[in-house]
Amino acid sequence: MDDNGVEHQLRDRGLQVTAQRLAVMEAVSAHPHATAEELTEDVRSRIGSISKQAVYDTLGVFVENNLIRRIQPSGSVARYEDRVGDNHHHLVCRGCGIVFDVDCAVGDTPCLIADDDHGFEIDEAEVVYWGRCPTCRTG
Amino acid sequence: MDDNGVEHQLRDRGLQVTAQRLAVMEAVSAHPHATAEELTEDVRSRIGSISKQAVYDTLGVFVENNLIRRIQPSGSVARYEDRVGDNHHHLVCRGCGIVFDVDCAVGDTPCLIADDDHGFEIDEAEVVYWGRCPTCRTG
DNA sequence: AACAAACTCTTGACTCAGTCCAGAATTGGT
DNA sequence: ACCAATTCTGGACTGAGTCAAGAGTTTGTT
Repeated sequence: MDDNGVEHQLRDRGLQVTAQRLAVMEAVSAHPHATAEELTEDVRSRIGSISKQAVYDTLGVFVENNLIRRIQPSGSVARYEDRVGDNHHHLVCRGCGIVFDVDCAVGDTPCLIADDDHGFEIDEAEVVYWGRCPTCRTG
Repeated sequence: MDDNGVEHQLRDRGLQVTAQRLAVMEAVSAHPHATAEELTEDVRSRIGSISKQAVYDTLGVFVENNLIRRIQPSGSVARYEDRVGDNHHHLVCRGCGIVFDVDCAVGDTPCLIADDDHGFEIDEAEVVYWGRCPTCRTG
């Protein structure tokens, strides 16, 4: 996803294009599953400085506009990724917390319909696989 | 799950039986998906007083010993439930955050094997259905 | 029943992700 | 270039959850 693409995506949605926003998007693309703090570090290395607040605001705007996705496995802080619109899930290590993307084995939209929907209008089924990564298994 | 059952379960695992622990377990049974704070309130109404710390410790011990389960949907604080050992999942409202239990439509262990396990030893596939509850849809 | 060892609970300070606010700066349409 | 709308900064604040050390309970043994 190059900068021109991002710029276009922002304008399409009526959002202003700023150096901070471009840098945040670059950071998310460069570090899938990074935390807000890690992204702040990365953005600072790109454009010198940015406030914590601007990063949170920007991430919030991007999530609202479906440009990025926010995930938050139990016991972890929020993480962000730029893969949106596809049906992928996450594999989380109980030891070190590292996150991998996985595609579900049983097709495009696994389990999208629950047995009893309680009258809900369901729009997403999020799957998290829990386990131990090779490193933590041997450690 | 009566108190004798709980007492037995604790002793079986080499855990001491205390009024606080029994009360915490009762509270979790009485309020599935409650937060630590809500549980603290409930426990206080049962045994008069308990420290925040004792509640967190107790919940932690119970989770470690598989007596209760801790869930934490994105954007929510941790919640606890006493349904363990079965294969049920959760339906969360994006509006008010209310949580319902659901059984998965496609069988006992949906999607338990990911396409690419990255060498992980996977022990659980957690599914969260996101949507809007009837109240929040009309509101 | 009494003892000692092990475990559990209380209190209070602390951490850290995330939010709130108000004023300053930047952006984009005219 | 100008101005209204939007965005960014800096700092104070919130609230869930953790840490630590001493006091209090529980339990197995006598």
